Amino acid sequence: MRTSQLLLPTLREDPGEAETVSHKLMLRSGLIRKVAAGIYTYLPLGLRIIRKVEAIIREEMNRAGAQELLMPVASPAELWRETGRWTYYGKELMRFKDRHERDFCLGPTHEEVITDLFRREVRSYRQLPLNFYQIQTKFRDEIRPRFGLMRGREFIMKDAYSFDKDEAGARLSYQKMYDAYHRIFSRCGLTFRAVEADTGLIGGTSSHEFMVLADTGEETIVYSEAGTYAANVERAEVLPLEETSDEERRPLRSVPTPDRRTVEEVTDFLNVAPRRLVKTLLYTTGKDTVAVLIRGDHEANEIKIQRLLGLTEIELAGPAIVEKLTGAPVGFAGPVGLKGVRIIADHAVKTARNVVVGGNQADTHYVDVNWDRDFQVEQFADLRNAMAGDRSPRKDGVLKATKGIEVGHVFMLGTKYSQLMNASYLDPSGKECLAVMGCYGIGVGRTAAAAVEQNHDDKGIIWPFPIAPFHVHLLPLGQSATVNDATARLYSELQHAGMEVLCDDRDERAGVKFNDADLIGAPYQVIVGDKGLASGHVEVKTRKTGDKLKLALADVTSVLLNLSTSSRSTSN
RNA sequence: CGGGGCGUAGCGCAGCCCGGUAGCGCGCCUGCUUUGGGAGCAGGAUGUCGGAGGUUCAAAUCCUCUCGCCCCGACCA
Repeated sequence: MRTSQLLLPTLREDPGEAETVSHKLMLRSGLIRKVAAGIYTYLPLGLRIIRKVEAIIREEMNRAGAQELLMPVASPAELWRETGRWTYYGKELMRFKDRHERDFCLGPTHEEVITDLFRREVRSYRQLPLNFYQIQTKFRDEIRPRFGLMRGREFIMKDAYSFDKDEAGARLSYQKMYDAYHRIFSRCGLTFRAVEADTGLIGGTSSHEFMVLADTGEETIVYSEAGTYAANVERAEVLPLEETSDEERRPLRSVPTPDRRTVEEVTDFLNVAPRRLVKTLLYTTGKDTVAVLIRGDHEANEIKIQRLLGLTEIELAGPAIVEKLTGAPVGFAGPVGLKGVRIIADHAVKTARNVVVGGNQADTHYVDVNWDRDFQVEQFADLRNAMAGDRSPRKDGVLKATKGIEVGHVFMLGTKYSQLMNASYLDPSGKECLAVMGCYGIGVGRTAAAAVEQNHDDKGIIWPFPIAPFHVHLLPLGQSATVNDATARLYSELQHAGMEVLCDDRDERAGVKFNDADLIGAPYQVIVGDKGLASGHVEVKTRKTGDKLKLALADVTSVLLNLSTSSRSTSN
């Protein structure tokens, strides 16, 4: 491809709308352009990258025995009403009506559609197991789209759905996908980690997220140093503290804390560590209110709280409820003397002695509060997010924390959807049985964005070879006949050798071409100039290292083939 | 949805507080010079100042409404 024939609008300056590295670089290098919030056009170069990622996914999915199909973007409300997700999915589900006033939505995921296909077309255990996948545009009306392709509203996703006879079969299907995902992300040149995860809106029994490790990640994961345990913080189990305090229980006192509401304000004011405070969070369950006690330096985990209460939705109580129950404005709730609510607490509250809590009165806190003496708790449980320094649930040391970008997610669904939609098959004895399902997603654009987050420098992107839009960026400097001849020769020779070559045939100065090439990030640059040709050589630059080789024209192709075979399969 | 901020030339921004009829850098067009890391000189084009309404002799600037976008918190590939 020649640059003169390609729409490749590179930007010299950072666009004002972009915050993260990948978002800035993908805009600057002319890969994407925004059409509306969270909705992007893939420009020619960006599409090439998307197609590369898709090709790797296809190969590995096919290799794992999955078959590709393509489901529609729009689906009728009836299917979603069958599983209850027409209401449960909430505002994120983009709904519309057709001309006959029938309800439709844009598919945010396709469990309903595939399960409907399965129940219509599959009858016998002989046909199982099955695994269907598609690579298709999804739409989720995200509350807050951000970071370019990282969290769009419209995005390309590979989603796969497996159907098995039984749990054992489903576990095998799950394992195949788990392994395939490892191969896919390795081949994309990413440093990643599979972690235990929560199942969220999709539902099901267990799941793993594939996290690309990057500081800009939106997720926090914890892992044991020994490497046997890794999980999303919202999922990670927190063991009860083993320590007991032998601190003497001091008498309860009430102290004035004028206008100090947050943990930080109160502990600063009283000059105590946040771990010496217990915060009282009031959650409404729809029917009643529950007080949740969490140590000041810990984060409440609403998923764990919901699970304990057996609910699917809880919400922090508003000021009106808080005032009614505690008799104080938000910021002064406490368990001492609190009436009319159930009180549950995180394990860590049990061992904390002489703590600070809200006074249920404006501008007042209690200090030297002790559980069992000053207040009662209905149940202690694991109700907080894990954090660095916690004991590993596998008892192999202490957890560390890092940020990650979720690029893939595999779920064991069990019979949730097959039951709701009656997706069954006949077993050898003629008995009707529910199919056991799994589902498996990969964000294609997000994977590309994650690759940029992990592979860049201050000049631009450094594409891993397997997903690079072009392998070689050919940079002729000047317009002399010798340069043109050498360029033409290399261009055709490299292409014949199977390399994807972008030739910068623009009438631009050397500096402009160098900078654009570094920005765009092809793994190799070949610089053809009169200066080098005069002594019979051109330069081959490796983008990642900046190393330059002076090579005779005739050697360029073989050397590049050599260099690239080492980077083709391995990461980077 | 709550909190904060921004919409002025293709892009990045200034001007707004304190109304007086729009500017800077980059890019773009022409010419000459230059030509191995975002060239120099000379000349040139480009704006419904996001939209609607209002106040005023006069509005990018003040007021009201509206649309869009970005950032911080609750969702997910």
